[in-house]
Formats: sequence, structure tokens, C-alpha cells
Amino acid sequence: MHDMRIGELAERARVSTRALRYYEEQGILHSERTPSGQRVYGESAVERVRLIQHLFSAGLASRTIAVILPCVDTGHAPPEMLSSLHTERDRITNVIADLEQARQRLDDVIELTEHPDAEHCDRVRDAAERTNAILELADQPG
Amino acid sequence: MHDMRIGELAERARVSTRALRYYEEQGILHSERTPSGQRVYGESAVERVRLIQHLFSAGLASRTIAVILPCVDTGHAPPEMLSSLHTERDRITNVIADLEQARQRLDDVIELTEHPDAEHCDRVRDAAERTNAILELADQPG
DNA sequence: CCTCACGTTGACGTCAAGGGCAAGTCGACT
DNA sequence: AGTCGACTTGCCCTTGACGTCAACGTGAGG
Repeated sequence: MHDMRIGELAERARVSTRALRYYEEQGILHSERTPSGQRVYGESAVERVRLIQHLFSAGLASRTIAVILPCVDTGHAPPEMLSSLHTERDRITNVIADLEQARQRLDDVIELTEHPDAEHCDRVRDAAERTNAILELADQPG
Repeated sequence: MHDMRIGELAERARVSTRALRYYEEQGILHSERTPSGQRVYGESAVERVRLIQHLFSAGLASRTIAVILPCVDTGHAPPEMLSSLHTERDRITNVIADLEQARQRLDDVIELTEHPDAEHCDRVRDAAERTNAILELADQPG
């Protein structure tokens, strides 16, 4: 099982030890302790820290993560948490959609810069206009 | 063209006026000014602010946004910026992948909680294992 | 002219996610 | 026994994205 201390985990998960202690402080990463108090982690901690980083880098707050991670750990959720799980799921879905849109804009710019021929310009401009139209529609207040 | 002042833009784009002034301070949102100094925005500012929000909520920093937004504005990029555009594009792609993975974990938990029958359990557990295997592989240092 | 909501800049406050330092402890090696 | 790097807690510092408050200007209506 190759248990490790905080330094090795930090190195393998590419975060600082400070960050790992912070995660523990926030209740999103747990550790065993040696009799003298040093933190000891199992192999699975590496993947867990990566997941935490992904969630952070996607804009989730530590308290949100603290709420959903235990469910991911145990593989199931108390039924009264289902709604908040759905909420977070939807939030993530929205962020993904926003990101895909932003990426599409970048792609348009890249495409236009790399292949500035007229047909491409028209196609891309049209696509941008459709995107905008969709945006407007999606935004009409009920 | 229905120009507007900062209050209306804030309302329509669902951000605070403080945020809008902050965006201007960071050079990612520009405004015309009346002779007396009040900010005036055109219709397109609404969509622009939304895009800014999306990028922020996806974890991009304001300086990153400041770099790429002008290209999105003009629709093309100086060739020497292409590589950094590609870099940002790839970064966004990675964030999307991370998010999709995180969402998949949430979906697994939701599925297991809502339909805790044995077949589903097996299927989901297998999927999780495959996911982990992929993660491990994707991470082997060159 | 007065009012009153809306606008301006400037400065300070806040909150999250850590960074960095200090002062002491642990543990492996010589 | 000494030493040296990795570890501990505690504390304050920094950065980004705003919130908030102060003190003041603007402009359309009564």
C-alpha cells in the first residue's frame, strides 16, 4: 500500500504541503497520524487530491466540495442530499456549457487567423450570429 | 441602439455596478463617457459582460481574459498570439474534461442513491474503476 | 430651484486559497 | 550524541474579485 507522509503526497499530487494542510483544515482531505502526530496517507490520497484540485480549478468552493465529496467517497448519499447533489450537478453542467461557448469563440478566432479565406469568414460569422441569437432567446425573462 | 448607463447594464447582465467598474479597471470592459464622465454602454456590452462572467466562473484570471478578449472582439489575432490562444484553448478543454469527470462521479452517486439495485451498482462501480484506470494511465510521467 | 435616484472616484473591508516564517519535534544516519 | 531534513502548529501576509462607505457630481421631474 506504500503509505506516505505529506511531502511525498504533495510531490505526487503536485500541490504544496501547505495546500494539503489547508484541505484537511477544510475537512475535504483526511489523514491518519503516527503516534507523534505526523500525517500518513494511503495511495488513494493522490487521486483524491487531484479530484479536489480539479473541482477547485473549475470554480467550486471548498465548502461545496466538503458537502459532495463524502458522498463520492461512500458511493451513496443520504436521500435528503439528493436535491443539492442535483443542484451542483446542474451548476457544473452550466459551467461546462459556458466554457464550451467560450472555447468556441476562441476556436473561431484561431480559425479566422489561421485560414482567413472568405468562405471561412462567412461561415464563422454566421455561426457567431446564431450563437448570439440563441443567447438572446435563452435570456428572455419568463 | 438603446445605449445605457451602468445601472441598466448591471441589471441586464446580472452583475453589480462595482463589478463593471472593476472590469473596466482591469481593462476587460470599455465604456464611452458622457461629457460629464458617466459611463455609456451599447447593446453589445450585455453579451460581453456575460462572456466575462462565464470566463471568470470557469476559473480564468482577469489578466488572462484581458489578453484573449481583444482578439475575440476584433475577430482575429496577431499571429504571434496564436500559440497563447491555443494554450488557453487547451486549458479550457482540460477544465471541461475535469468537470465532466467530476460530474460523472456525481451522476454515479445520484444514480446509486436513486436506484440502488445490484445491476446498477455493478455497472457504476465498473465505470468508476475504468475511470480510475484511465486517470492512472493519463498520469504516467513520460 | 429642490429633490432624489443614479452616477463618479477613492479608500478600506472581506473572503477564499493558499504562501511564508517561526519555534519546536521527529526520525534516520553517522 | 549530534545533525539535518522533513514534519508539526500557530500566526500573519498576499492576491483576486469584488463589497461597502464616504464625499461629491449629474440630470430629469415637480
